[in-house]
Parts: sequence; structure tokens; C-alpha cells
Amino acid sequence: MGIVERKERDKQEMRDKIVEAATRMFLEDGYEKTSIRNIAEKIEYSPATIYLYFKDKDELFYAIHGIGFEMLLKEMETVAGIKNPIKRLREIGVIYINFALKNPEYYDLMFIIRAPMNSLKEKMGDDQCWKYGETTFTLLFQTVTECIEQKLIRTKDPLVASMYTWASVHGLVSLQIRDRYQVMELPEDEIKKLLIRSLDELIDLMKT
Amino acid sequence: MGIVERKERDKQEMRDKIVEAATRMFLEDGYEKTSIRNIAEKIEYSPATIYLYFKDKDELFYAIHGIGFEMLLKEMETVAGIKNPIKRLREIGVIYINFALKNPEYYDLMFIIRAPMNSLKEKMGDDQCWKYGETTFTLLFQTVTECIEQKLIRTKDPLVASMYTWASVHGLVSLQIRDRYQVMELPEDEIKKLLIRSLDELIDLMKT
DNA sequence: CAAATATACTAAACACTGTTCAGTAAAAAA
DNA sequence: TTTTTTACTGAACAGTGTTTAGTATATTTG
Repeated sequence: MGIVERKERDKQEMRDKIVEAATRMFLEDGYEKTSIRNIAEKIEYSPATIYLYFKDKDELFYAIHGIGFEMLLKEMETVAGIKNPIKRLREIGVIYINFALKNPEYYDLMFIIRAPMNSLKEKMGDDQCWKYGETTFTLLFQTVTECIEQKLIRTKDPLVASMYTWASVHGLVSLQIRDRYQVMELPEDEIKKLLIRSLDELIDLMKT
Repeated sequence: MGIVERKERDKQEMRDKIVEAATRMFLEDGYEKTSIRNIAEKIEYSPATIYLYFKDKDELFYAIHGIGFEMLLKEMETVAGIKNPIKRLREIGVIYINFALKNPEYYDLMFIIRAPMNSLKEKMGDDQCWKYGETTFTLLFQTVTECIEQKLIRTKDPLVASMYTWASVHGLVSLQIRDRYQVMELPEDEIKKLLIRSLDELIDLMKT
């Protein structure tokens, strides 16, 4: 009987409807200003309905953070063709920085805001890990490993090198997203140029 | 007449009382859970009273963020004696990382949470800049400049080098504070060791 | 087909949040 | 002593996330 399947489809459609509305509002007004009540109003349902599809606000935003990772990973795919791993590494960095600058709200949710990680912690136990983070990190880790194998970078430990590479680009963009470069008293476009210049310097330093 | 002076003292005492209570609660329960109402209750005043001393919650937390910077700067002072600027640079990094790990709530407020920067933006115009950030950044900038003068590091531009140095350590600790190293599936003490190892690698890469 | 059950949904409440404002009591100045 | 200023608050406004009891509707069962 197709009824149970149709119901499942309906359920999924409703879930998508919620996520879609939430995402649109989140991208326009940010995390804090996107309330369950507002989302409910937008899709013309009661706030309580959202809780039939998501355990809490954190879980809803875990779903949205997943969309962000799918976007980032899609952009990352374009580097697969680059044979030279250190050039690929640099390109991963450029894509990462540009993603953050073009989608600051998504970036915030993926790497700064606590909400999605809170949701993840509860899911843990049933073998679940942070699949999105894992996929992205693996991409970096493998590229770094190739660099080491081909003796293109000075660091020997791929974990340490992956860590400081990720941390460096994350630091560069997150200080911008959370407004800390005010200290440098430079116009925004000037800052953005410095981000890529910093990345290039770092990659240069890493080279053997 | 000393009345006006006594009143000013009283006013300052009350301000301190609020900041102190807020700080204690903030360090225990974090930013989100520290509410104006809770603070008011702790000091046995009405919530409205707090608004006679601070424009809003952001301004109150700007004051607390200042305390954090004073703590950090005090710890930074200890490096002044290190003659070799690159050793000093490394020590600045170590202090920065350890400060973040030992005072994650303060660090969060100083470099991640939006609140204090929101308050700062409103203060701008009356020549005010982010004095705390500026003092800290200047310390780093001058050390980097010395490194360049003595040809101890490879990067020529002190602004770029300061930027990626700061960003790197910030990235390292902020990914920890905001729980993103879950992806590496390592115990916390293992992660903390990797932070310092990453810093050491980075400093090594920078050396001529 | 009628009765029983399961599903999808919501109104209303709970317990909070930051913030404002009219009103009050006490202190200081006139 | 009267007036004015200061310090403070009760209560309200407009929100927040979340839970629960209750209600229609759809589906399944006898």
C-alpha cells in the first residue's frame, strides 16, 4: 500500500518546507533574529508544529548547517583536478576564505555558532559523528598528506599540518566575521585582500 | 563641597558592583545564561537599575570584556624581558593559547561573541577605537616588526605577518572553544597538546 | 458501513528574555 | 521649609524556546 509511503513523502516535504523557510530567514536576518515563531508564521503553521519535525531549535539549525557544508563541499570538488597537491592546498584555502566571505551567515553556523554542535552532541552515542566536518577535514588531510609524501611541505606530521592550516584560514575569516579587524582601522575591501595575501604567505612558508 | 565627589564614588561603586556580579555569573554560566534579571537579583536591585549604569547588555559586557583584556595584557607583560623577538613572539603565542584554554569564557567574549563589538560600534564617532584590541595588537605588531628588522622571519610585511600570526592562534583556540575539533575524535588533552605543537610548527615555518 | 484508533495539528500556557517608563521616596539645594 | 534633583522600582511591552492538553481529520479494524 502506497499510503505509508505518501505519508513519509509528505513528512519529508514538510521538513523541507520548514528548513527552507528557516534558511531564507536565517540568511536575511542571522541566527538570533530567526525565531521558531517567525518561521512558523512564514509557513503558516503553529510554532508547536515545528517541534513535530525537529527536537529543538538546535536540531533545526543542524539541518541548515548541513546545507552550508554541501555548498562548501560542492565548491571544493572543483580542486580535485589539480595534480600538484600544494597548489591544490592553496586553492582549498582560497575557496574556504571566499566561501566564508560570500556566505558569512552559513560560515558562522558551520564553524562558530554553538547550536549545531549542541545538537550533534546529543546525537552522539548512536555511532554518529560530525559527518560534514569529517568529509571536509578529510579533504584537507589527504591533500596535506600528499604534500608530505611528495616532500613539498616542511612539516612531517599530517595531522598537525592539517590542524594549523585549517586553524589559520578559520582564524583569518572568523576574526572578520566577528568584527575584530576593527583594530586595524582599514576599509573592508582592504582587509579582504589581506586575507588572501596572508593565505599566500602561509602557503609560501610551508613550502620546502 | 565633597558631596558631588562622594556621589561620583558611589556611582562608580555601584557600577563595579554590577560588573562584578555579572562577571561572576558570566564565568560560571556563560554569556547566554547571564541575564540582566539574574544579575539584578544577585545584587538585590531591580533590573531597571542596571540600565541607569549601562546603556544595554552589550555595554555591560563590553566592560567585562575589558577586564579580560587587562588580564591577558598583564600576562603578556612577562614577555617584555625576552630580547630575541622571535622567542618573544613564540611566548606571546603560548600565553595567548593558554589564556584562551584557561579562561574560555573571557576569550569567547573578547574575540568571538558579538556583544562587546556592537557596543563599541555605537561608541565610535567620538574618536573611540577598540583600545583593548589595539593595545594587544600593537604588542604583536611591534614584536613582528622587530623580527623583520633583524631578518629573523621570512615575511617582509609586518601587517600581513601580524595578521596571520594572530589569525593562526585565534583559529587554533576558537575551533576548540566552539567545539569543532570533534572532527578529529581525540581526547581533549591530546587536542591541547596539538595546539602548542601547531604553534611551534608555525613559528618554525616563519623563521628564515 | 460504523466504531476505534492513529495521525497531524494547534491554542494556550510556562518560564523565561531585554528594555522602557511612569511613579515614588529620599537627599540636596534653594 | 519648599523646591528640585537624584536614585530607584513596579509593572508593563514585546518578544523568546518549549510543552501539553485537546481537537479535528484520516486511516484501520471489527
